[in-house]
Amino acid sequence: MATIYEVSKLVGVSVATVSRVINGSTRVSDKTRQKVLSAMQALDYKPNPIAQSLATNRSDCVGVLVPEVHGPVFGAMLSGIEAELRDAGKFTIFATGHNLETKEREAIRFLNTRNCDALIMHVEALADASIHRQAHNGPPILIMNRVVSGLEDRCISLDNEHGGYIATNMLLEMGHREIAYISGPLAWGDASDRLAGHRRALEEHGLELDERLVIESNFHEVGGSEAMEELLRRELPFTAVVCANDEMAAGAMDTLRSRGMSIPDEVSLVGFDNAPLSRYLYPKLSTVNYPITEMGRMAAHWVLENVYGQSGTAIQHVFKPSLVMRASAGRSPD
Amino acid sequence: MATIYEVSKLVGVSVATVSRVINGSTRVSDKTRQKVLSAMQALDYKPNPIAQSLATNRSDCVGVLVPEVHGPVFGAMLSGIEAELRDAGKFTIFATGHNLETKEREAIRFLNTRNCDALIMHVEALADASIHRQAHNGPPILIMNRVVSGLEDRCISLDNEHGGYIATNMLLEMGHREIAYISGPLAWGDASDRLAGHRRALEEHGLELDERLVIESNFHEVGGSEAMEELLRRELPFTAVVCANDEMAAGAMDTLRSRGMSIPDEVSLVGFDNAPLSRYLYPKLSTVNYPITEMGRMAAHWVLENVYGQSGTAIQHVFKPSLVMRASAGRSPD
DNA sequence: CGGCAAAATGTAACCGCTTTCATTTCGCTT
DNA sequence: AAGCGAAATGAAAGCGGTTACATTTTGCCG
Repeated sequence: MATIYEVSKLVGVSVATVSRVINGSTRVSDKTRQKVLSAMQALDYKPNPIAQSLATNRSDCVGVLVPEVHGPVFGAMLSGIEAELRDAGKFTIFATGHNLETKEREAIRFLNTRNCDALIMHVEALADASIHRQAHNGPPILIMNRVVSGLEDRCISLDNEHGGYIATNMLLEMGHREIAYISGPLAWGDASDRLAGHRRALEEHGLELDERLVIESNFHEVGGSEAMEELLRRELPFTAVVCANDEMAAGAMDTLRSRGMSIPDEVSLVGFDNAPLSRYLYPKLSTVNYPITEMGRMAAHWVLENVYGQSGTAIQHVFKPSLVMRASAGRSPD
Repeated sequence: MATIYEVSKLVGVSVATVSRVINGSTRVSDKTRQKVLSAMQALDYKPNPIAQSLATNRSDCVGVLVPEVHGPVFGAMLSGIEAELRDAGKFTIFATGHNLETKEREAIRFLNTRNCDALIMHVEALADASIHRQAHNGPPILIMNRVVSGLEDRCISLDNEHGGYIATNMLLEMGHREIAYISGPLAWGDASDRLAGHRRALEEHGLELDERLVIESNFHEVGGSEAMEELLRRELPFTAVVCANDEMAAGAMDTLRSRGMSIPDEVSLVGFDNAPLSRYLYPKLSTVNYPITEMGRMAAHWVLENVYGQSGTAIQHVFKPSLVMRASAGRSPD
């Protein structure tokens, strides 16, 4: 690989001049610029990014920390981030945290050693305090899908309360009055916000949340299955169920079907996330769209603007979910 | 951030000595090693990986090129690669090629500029010749899910022929005799190999492949849907359909159901990939398992051994798919 | 205790680029 | 033609490590 020295020698100028034309910053006379450019071409010269990093103290790398790479949500998020950064010539380097505090901490340390210019992270286990610490020491960070107080301008999140609201509201407008709810772990903000939205929708329709129709589960398919079984065991009447994510809805659907109950004729079902699987279920799942790819793009935008100084569009910190109507929800049978 | 100089000053040794204890290579007396280590601790010193890269001409980065990040197959592959590399302290940096030649080429160039120590890539559009060229010029490369002749020891792939064989074979053993086949684009090796396996299974049972029962589609859901419609339009009898991937099977299932045909009572269905969606379909899809996560791990292993000189397990270049029996395939109604 | 090989450590060049500051060149003005 | 400020260019010191080679220490022997 040719170096900047060889280029400078070929042209007969100093490396400083070559560096100047590479970076296009300071003034170089047109004549020399042309000579340098053609020499670079002739030698097939490419600046060594490692050397540039060392000299400039920038790595052009953005670290991304996600719980998992596969799975619907984070894959889509990564996808949005990568697309945007790539267009800007920045590198995406990622690590997984598996929602375990030790792993998340370790992953951050790992990414830190790479001198990332910024970190985009979705962390669940890490406490706010740790995030604050990280925000003040390391490179700029951006937090996805979570609002850390005091760092609101560093967060990109979904209005989960609104999501829960529109899901239940839709069912109410379809005439349902007895609506069960299968929640995620209420210790997690997104789960409790979604439930809060559910409650608000009920209240706006003059109904009170019946705690016995709420089951706290774990966001997983089998959890949804078991929650639905528990719900049926309680023998309370309900004509619709809101699930706090699509996976649990899939499990719930399975249970209902194995009991021979028809969806949506006997029970309407609504999920949350609009994960790919929601389209494959039968009947296709009505759900709340989580614009995670866009949110990933937005995160990348933030980094490009705030770290690399590119000017761009305004940053949207809170995204509104929207309803996706499919076959699993219908009018109340009553 | 503390530098190696500060460490050396604190201990009162030269930077060379500090470097030696960092790299653990040459001999350093136990006493000084201890002193250096505790100084590093005291200063919270971490070697700057950029500087190390510049000096050693290694980046500790492995580039991964996939068509897409999201989606079942590549997410899982990335996941396997990352897990393995991460354990070894190597960084995974990825780019997407979208199965377009220009994009793939561009992505490789992009990753090359990062001085990756190795490239792991799944490319579909790039011709063998280009891959050969890349293999001889750039960093070591590993090719996933494809066999490039002359570079067999650089490929990790699935025995697609065997996969096609076991899928059809299973149906034959269940008594099916008229088996339709929805294929992927036959220009792609994996699609044609799967079909070849299908043909072999038929022949081993004394049956000949009826070309009219084979539809070439595109590996997408709607393609599967349309292929199934075309199949029904031909009005040839069949009691089972093999789909060359799960997505097309999902589409085919949709079409069958909308025609009121029962699965598996009237028509048995088998997919390929064992993608997550196969479990969410109703009825759950029988399919052929594609051990893509393991294959990703194996790719990472190869890199660790051949690029970073770690000794490890033997490299398996060709993986055997296996059958996953679920509800969508049953005995022939005849 | 002198001598010597092996072990430990130090010196300094180098990796390829950026950037400050000094120097040269250029185009004008007087 | 001298003088001058601005523009263009060059020299050299980093950035933070690694490593070949030189030098010093060490341990051990007779």
